[in-house]
Amino acid sequence: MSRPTKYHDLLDAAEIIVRRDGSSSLTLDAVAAEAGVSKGGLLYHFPSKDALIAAMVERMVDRASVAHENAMLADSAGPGSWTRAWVRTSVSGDGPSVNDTTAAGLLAAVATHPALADPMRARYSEWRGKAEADGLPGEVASIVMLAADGLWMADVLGLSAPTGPERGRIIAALMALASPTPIGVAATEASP
Amino acid sequence: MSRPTKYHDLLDAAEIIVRRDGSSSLTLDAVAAEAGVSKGGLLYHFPSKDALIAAMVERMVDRASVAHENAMLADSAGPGSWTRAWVRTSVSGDGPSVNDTTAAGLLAAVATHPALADPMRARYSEWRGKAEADGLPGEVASIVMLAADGLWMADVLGLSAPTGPERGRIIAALMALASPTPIGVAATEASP
DNA sequence: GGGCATAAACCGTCTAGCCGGTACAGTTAG
DNA sequence: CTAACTGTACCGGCTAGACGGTTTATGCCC
Repeated sequence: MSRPTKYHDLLDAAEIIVRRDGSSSLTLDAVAAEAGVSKGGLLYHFPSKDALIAAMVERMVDRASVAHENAMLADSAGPGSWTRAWVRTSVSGDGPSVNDTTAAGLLAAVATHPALADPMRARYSEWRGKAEADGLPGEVASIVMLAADGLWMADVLGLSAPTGPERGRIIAALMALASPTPIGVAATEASP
Repeated sequence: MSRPTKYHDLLDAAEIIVRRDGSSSLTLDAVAAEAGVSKGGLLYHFPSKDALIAAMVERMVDRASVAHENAMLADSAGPGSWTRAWVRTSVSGDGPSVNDTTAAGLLAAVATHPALADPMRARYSEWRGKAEADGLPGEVASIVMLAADGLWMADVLGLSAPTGPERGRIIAALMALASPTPIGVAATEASP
């Protein structure tokens, strides 16, 4: 897992390039230069460009898993806890942040050889199952998860996602929706 | 608007390539071949690759606008009508369809030169404003719109978006949420 | 602890091929 | 006559990847 090498520096560099210049600027030379490593050094760790992108996807998925697990530990258990942790890990309160850099792997994979994103697909499928089994009524969990994903996507694609107070209100509303006794969401002063 | 030429055939071909092979396979030769047009013919319409991608983005945005306007005509006016139309135009009932091919322009733009997606950014910003002013309480409109976007994104990126009955239930729940008197969504037996 | 083998980690250069774009002389259809 | 192409030939630059060489860290034997 933890390698004492330039391995992660190279992945960081690749993410930066994708975010800054677009995935078509993701060349081996560019990554090596950005990481301050020679091209040979890069190819030592990743024998091909596909291998580099596969590693980007892998690290992205692993990080998301770990972040989500941590978020669940920091929350009470019970219905909706999985979904609330999803909201907290996939979107930040203030706007684009770590998460969209993380998405660079996915973008690069979709751009070059779509099959490279398969690990992400598999994991996302699991996640969707977890959401549905989160103990929330009806399709609430799915909707909250999808809304968080929509926000994340807008960040990633650079679309004008809500920022500032409006963003905060949306996230709060999502968290409330994913709570056993939803409060703070208009038109839901629950009956009993 | 409607040109009696290979103009749209070329854009269609470009979309197909992006969807099937990823945006890094979007080369001038490939587009010309896919459209059954010579390279010279392609460059007759689009003097550069950037021009091609810009046209893809433009057509995508225009189509989305038209589709949304039509969807609004087919719905009753009043609060939530804009948001409901958004749901109906951005996601289809059965799974990936026309809409994700349409997104090819956006993916290609983000991959090559992110600024090419600016027209989409501008329009999306407008759309978000319309949603917020749709007369729905609190953040309901934003959440419904974002959830629809999340679904759309999952289709576009090939992530395992919900399909079949589950997808239908989610869409129905979104439509209900975006209706003045929400029904069918658990925990929302609204009070007067 | 000093010398040494070994391998991991990394460097710098080379090349074959592809890609965007140019140029231009023709051809077809209305 | 013109717009909308076809077809081919070409070029300069970029790109993935190969390859051989070099440094650095580690272990290990005596």
